[in-house]
Amino acid sequence: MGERLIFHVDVNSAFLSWEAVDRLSKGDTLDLRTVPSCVGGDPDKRTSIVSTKSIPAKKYGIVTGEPVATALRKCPELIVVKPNFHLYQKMSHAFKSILNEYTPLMQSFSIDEVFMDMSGMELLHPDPIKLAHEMKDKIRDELGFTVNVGVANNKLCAKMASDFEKPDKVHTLFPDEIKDKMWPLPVGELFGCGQSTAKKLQEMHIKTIGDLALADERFLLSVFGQKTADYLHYAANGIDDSPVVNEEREAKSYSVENTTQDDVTDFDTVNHLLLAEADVVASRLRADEVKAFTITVIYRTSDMKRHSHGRKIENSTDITSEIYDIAVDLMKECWKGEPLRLIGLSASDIDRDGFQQMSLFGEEEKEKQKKLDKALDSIRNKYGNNSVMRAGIGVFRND
DNA sequence: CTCGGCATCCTAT
DNA sequence: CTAACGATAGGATGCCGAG
Repeated sequence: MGERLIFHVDVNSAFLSWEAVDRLSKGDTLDLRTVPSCVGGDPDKRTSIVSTKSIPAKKYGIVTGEPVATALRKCPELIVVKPNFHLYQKMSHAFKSILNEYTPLMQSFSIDEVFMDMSGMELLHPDPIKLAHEMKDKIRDELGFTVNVGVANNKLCAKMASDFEKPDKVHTLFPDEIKDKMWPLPVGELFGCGQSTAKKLQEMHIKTIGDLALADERFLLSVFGQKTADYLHYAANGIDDSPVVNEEREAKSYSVENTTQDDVTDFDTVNHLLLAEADVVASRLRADEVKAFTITVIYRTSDMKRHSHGRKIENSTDITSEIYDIAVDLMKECWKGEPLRLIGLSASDIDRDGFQQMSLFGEEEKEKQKKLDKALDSIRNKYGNNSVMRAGIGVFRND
């Protein structure tokens, strides 16, 4: 196979742009993108953080992930907008639909990012850069928000390129440009090189992506595992063979976690939360017609440390009460009563055969459903009707 | 020694 | 004064005990 042509399309300040477009379309005269603003949680809650910020907000030193309260200290006029995931889904679908007109081989990388395999389109589109401009302009003109497009021979380089100067830009990162455009960047800007890896590399006097590209692989192996060392070496050299795949992968786990308004120290509150969470996880499993073999509880103590404790069970389950019972058990086994700020529940080791088997036994299935309903009812009765409700805490819960 | 299970770490949006 | 701070998911890694 010859050389590929890959695009990475990234919406500029996605959530904020989408809020801005939505408000303008409703007759608002203020464009949020032109003033210090961000999408974030309720500033009065301790858990609220900045999700996406406008470019003017960035100029005040406001960064993604910081508490809204500190952002407001940096810029008291900051406009904080609550997230609206319905809107984002709609906008996401709209821009992906436009891109889909250009190629069937597309991979949704996140709500606002797409990889496109444009290989073999030389006859239809002889100039890839012109094509990239066309796509980005079409999105801007039809939908009202801007994107960056990265053009390269693989996904990694396309992704790195789309991250260059913003907004509303097309950048290329072809093999002969890697030295000039990518190697001078700090290692931490390499996709896949996060805070921890960057820090270790700094300590090894590997400061830029170029330093990393030229580093001895055995040196890397002395600090990182085989896969990480390998990845770092190839990525820094702009090498990536991973294909653009359009099937969305099946979930490998289903999890919920809730950060509480105040630290929790009693089992009663913990159990209520676990029940609400078991209900969320179980119904998501049922919605996808799968079951889970492993249930894990997660908690974060007030010192911000995360802990987890899980167990593999004999028969996979999608039943709220079963998951709840296991979760309570697990929590009893590991939690010594330290104040908790977060409690979560995860179902993994997904079983995709359970439902098929059940449909062979129609009667049994009905029987099971009845039991399930009964179990849920008994729990509801035990704790009152409000207990089987999602915990209403946190900023980014989907509806 | 290898493998499954588990806890934790790391990274991403 | 400092650190403070979400939800969700996938993969890597290291340890431990069983076979």
